[in-house]
Amino acid sequence: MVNVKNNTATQETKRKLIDAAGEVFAEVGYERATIKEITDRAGVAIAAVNYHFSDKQELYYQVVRHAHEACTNGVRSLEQECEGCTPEQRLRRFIETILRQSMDDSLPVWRGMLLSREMHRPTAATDRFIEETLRCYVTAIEALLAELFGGPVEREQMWLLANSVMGQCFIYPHKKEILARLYPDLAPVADRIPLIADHIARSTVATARAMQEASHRPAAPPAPVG
Amino acid sequence: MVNVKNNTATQETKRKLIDAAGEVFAEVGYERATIKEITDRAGVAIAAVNYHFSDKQELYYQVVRHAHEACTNGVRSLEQECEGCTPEQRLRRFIETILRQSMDDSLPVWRGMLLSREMHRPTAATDRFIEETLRCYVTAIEALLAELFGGPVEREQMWLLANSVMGQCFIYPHKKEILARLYPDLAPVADRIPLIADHIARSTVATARAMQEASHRPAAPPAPVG
Amino acid sequence: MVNVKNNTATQETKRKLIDAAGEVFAEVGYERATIKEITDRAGVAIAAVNYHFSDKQELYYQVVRHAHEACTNGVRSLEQECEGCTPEQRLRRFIETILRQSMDDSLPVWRGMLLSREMHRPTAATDRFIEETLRCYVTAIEALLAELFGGPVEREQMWLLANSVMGQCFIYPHKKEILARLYPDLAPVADRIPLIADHIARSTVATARAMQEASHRPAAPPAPVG
Amino acid sequence: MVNVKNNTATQETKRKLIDAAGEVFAEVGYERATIKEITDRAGVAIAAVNYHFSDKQELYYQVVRHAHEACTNGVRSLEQECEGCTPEQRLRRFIETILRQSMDDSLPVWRGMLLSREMHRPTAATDRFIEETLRCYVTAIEALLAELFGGPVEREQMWLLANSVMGQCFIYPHKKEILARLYPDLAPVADRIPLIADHIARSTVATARAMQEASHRPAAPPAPVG
DNA sequence: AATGAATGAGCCTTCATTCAT
DNA sequence: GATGAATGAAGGCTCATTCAT
Repeated sequence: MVNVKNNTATQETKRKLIDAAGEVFAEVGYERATIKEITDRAGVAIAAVNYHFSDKQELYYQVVRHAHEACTNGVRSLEQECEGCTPEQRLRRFIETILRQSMDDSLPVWRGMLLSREMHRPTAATDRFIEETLRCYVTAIEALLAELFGGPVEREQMWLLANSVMGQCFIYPHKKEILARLYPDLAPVADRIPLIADHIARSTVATARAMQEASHRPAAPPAPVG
Repeated sequence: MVNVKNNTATQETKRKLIDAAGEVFAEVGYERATIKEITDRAGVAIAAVNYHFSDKQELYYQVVRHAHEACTNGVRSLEQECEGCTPEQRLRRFIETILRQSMDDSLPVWRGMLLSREMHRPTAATDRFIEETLRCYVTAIEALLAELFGGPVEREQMWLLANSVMGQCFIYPHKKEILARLYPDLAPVADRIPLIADHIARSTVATARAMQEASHRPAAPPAPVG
Repeated sequence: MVNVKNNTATQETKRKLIDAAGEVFAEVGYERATIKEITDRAGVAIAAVNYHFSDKQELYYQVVRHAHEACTNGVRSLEQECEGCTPEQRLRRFIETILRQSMDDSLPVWRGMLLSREMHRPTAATDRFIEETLRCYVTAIEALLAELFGGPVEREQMWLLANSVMGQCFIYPHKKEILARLYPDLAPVADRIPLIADHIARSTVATARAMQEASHRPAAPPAPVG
Repeated sequence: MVNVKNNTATQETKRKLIDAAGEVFAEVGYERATIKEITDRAGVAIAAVNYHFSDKQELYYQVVRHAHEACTNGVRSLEQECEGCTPEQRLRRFIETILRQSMDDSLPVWRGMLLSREMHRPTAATDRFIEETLRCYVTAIEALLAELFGGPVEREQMWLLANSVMGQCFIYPHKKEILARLYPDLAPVADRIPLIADHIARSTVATARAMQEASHRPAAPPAPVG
């Protein structure tokens, strides 16, 4: 029982540290975050970080790991929810999920911010998680696009389409502050998530369809735009 | 002549410092960058930073300022070049310019990387520049879209389209390393800039046209995708 | 007991630092004093200053505070000792105490030196303490002079007398080295403290008496000396 | 003529430097004074200090030298002025001169402040000047006291009296700020120089007379005060 | 298990001084 | 004669980490 109790206490302290660290890392980044600030917010001693985690790096690793798992879990549970829907509907739902995961204030605020930081420039210790997170997204997108096409898609076209989807999605959370400055009358973005998801989904479907048609008429490729 | 020479020498040292600082800041970010590393690369004494600029912050400010000016100048000169082209051509050229400015290896490598960092999370000292840089892009994009539409565009639709263009463009430079990991067979991206520009331009034009049509047939709005 | 022990250890280190800092500050002044010299003398790590005090300024503040308290405590305990004595005796004892506090080698040497520095030009952070220290002296002197007069004294006369007492006292500690150079045969001054106290007390009493008489014969003021 | 002109220019620059340095040294002390601040106030290049004087120390030396000479010259010219006066009158004039030299605002402000700093703790480079300055004062005082006594004075008594005079004088300039705090209603002191000089002179004469009488009646020494 | 005390490495900055012109 | 550019030495401070308890 002592072990159980201690374990519980330990887990509690670790959780408090991860939450506090998540906030601080998200707010000021890895370098500017100080262990003192984190332990102060968590209400524990400064030596607790080195005690429960081995060092600052490892704490950061665990924090990113938590955010990563929350995101991939979100995508997997979405796949189950949408089993009966059309490909177009599933694409739209998926896009909306990405947007919500990184901007919805009902989720822990720091999660999206932190992954935003990390996606932009992953740390050596965390790039695997980040890669996995994005790969989780990409795999889902590719599956959806394959369904849209109704058959195999050429790799380069898949690449272009997937990048376009992710690019259009991530600009909203990852350049949040700048967008708010450029279009102050259209902030906050979180309120327009359905509108955005609709736009991206439509555009993607239309572009995919156009690609499909073009590839079926190889004899007469459309003239380049520029 | 003495003044001229001295000025030249001063400018020379300042330039060496800005170049070296640009590299280092781009590589490891503001916090991890040390003045010693910068002055070592520039081949000057460590106190030179304090002499020519007042402190690390101001050096950083000047570095971002330089990158900012190079980018906005690039956009402006592009506008002159494309005076006789169709809107579609100009859009494609513009997209290609954004992509080249941030990925082309013939330009100072650090410029794109640094602005990438900054756009993601602008520093207090630099947010004005970053905002201006992006506003320069946005203004150009909006003008092109207005031409495409052949008339005024509703603000929210303009916002969605402009964000889509920027999102699709910036994902390539700003998530460069992650994309290389997700699609190792399609790296390096720099070699595919024309292809990407073509894709984004087509997609944008098609989406814009679709919007235009939809707004002309308000009686029968297309059913939502999802 | 753990807390008690830790507290003791902390207090011990702080005390060592304050003692070492007192010496160094007294010897070379605030600016020339280096934290390294202080921590070396105290036998602790250089970062200990920042840990126990926040910075060099705060350490200095605490050092001055200690010296201040020792001095004011000395004056207060003296007042209790001399309860039954005549005003003349008490004035003499008081003067001797001032002299001893700043020159007696049996007290921590740096205390007098440090206050000497501070009295000459108080730091922004310490002028309150210095003012209090001197005010403690002045209040005691004024009380003694009022007793000597046997009634209220005109403020300007009180001012002249108190300044004269303090001036005659402080010249010995505050211009110690120069006096040693001017009168090498009469050094060290510490051995002559009783003689000096006797001289200053006599002179003060005589001057006070003369003032008193003069004010009782306002009709025939004594001709100015010069 | 070129040499003459150059010499004149050189002297002019040196003078500007000494004046500016005097101000700065007086305001913030040797350590906190920076060469840049001095050369900025003097309106010359930063390298001028090392060019005209060899280093900061030497500049300081010259500044103190100037102040020293001004003071000793003042005492010497006073001696000539007062040739026909009584010893009492000359003592009073002398005291007034000391007070004016260190507090009168019509003189270069920094002179008194700087010597005040130096007297309190002479620098290795300047203690000779300071000693000379004070010795100049002491010699004059001793001569005046000898006249007052009308014959030779025992060395220890001379020491006590001279110290008392100097102590009473120097407390006003050297503890100026603190006195202003302790007696805010009696500031500024400069306006009360005649009153102070009168008080010190009277007190000194009276004390000297008392000493004289005591030494003439060795059979019945006065009982100690305390 | 958990903590407060203490540390060492490293960074930014200041400043007197030098050197080429 | 005089200067602006440039430097090297040194200091204060921060911070992650360790250790005794």
